[in-house]
Amino acid sequence: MGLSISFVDGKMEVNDNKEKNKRLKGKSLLEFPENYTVIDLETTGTDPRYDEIIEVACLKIRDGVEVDRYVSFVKPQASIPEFITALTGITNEMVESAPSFSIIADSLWDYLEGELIVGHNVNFDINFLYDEFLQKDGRIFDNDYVDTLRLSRWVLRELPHHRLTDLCDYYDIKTTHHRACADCESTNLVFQKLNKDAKANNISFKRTYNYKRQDLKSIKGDESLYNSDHPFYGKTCVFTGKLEQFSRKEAAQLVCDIGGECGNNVTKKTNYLILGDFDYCSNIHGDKSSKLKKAESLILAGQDLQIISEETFCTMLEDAFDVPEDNLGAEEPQQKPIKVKVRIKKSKDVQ
DNA sequence: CTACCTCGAGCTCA
DNA sequence: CTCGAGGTAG
Repeated sequence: MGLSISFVDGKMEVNDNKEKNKRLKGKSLLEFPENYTVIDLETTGTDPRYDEIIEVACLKIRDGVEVDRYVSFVKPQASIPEFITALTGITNEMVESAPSFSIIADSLWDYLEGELIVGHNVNFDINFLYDEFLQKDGRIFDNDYVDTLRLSRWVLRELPHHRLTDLCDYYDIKTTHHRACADCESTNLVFQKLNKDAKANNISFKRTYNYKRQDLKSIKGDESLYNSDHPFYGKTCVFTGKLEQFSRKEAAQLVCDIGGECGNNVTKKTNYLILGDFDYCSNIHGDKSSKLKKAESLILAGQDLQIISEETFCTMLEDAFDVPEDNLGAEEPQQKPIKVKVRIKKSKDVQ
């Protein structure tokens, strides 16, 4: 049980199993299949390591319609906590004569074998099943799956919450919550509604990573605030690392309001490189970001370029938007809403 | 420009 | 678990 050897892209990888306790699950897919099985579990809690399954439900769907279902209570080893009974309505008496998981394991495995799994926050259910099947007889439950929680965050981006109850409200689905079978049915309805909405709105699930990065270069300043005496005026600033005092976009806006410009990368045009934190980024080989290294070489080549800390940057901004003397000591000078000292909460510019 | 990595924030499951 | 931000390479 010491080592496992695998081949990835033709390269051999040797892993000790120390941190290799990861579940070898199937893939999480962003698509709307015609054939699938919806699953939902009720359990005695949220932690697969300590909690147990008390009810399981599966709906088998072919060409969009239910053709079969599998529903059963499961008898846990420990008794059901009171708050779970309050939440689900499932009592110890109800599971008293039910089969334990090991009794239903084989038939449930057969029922799910080869099925594409659909569920809401389905990783939760899959993790429980994964651990149970593994413990019972070492089988790896690695079916691919579709998570309606994940889907809904793409399709209904504007919704503040994406809990199953929220989606049922949104789609006007009347149901009982927190029972395995009812939750399967509502999850299936939600899934089909999401499918319709995704098609109607032409939602694309293309993996987008972060291709569309913020373009600081296109930010325009407020010309009435321009300050032609300021060192940033007419100069180009570039940021690297994570800023403490503001987001990059906010900082860039301030630079542009002075009459400067911002760039996304260090180039021949760059005059200032503002250094944030990038310690946390283990992508960086050595201790300098590529922007910093490039800036240093440009300086050696004689370019008019200064590397400044965020602190220096803040001080220079304060000089630009200098506060009138009589406002010193006052704490609500809201005429100039420039807060370089105050930590600005990472604002979601989402709606 | 395309592709992949990593961290932290935020959320959902019973 | 997933995503977005910011970093990497080529």
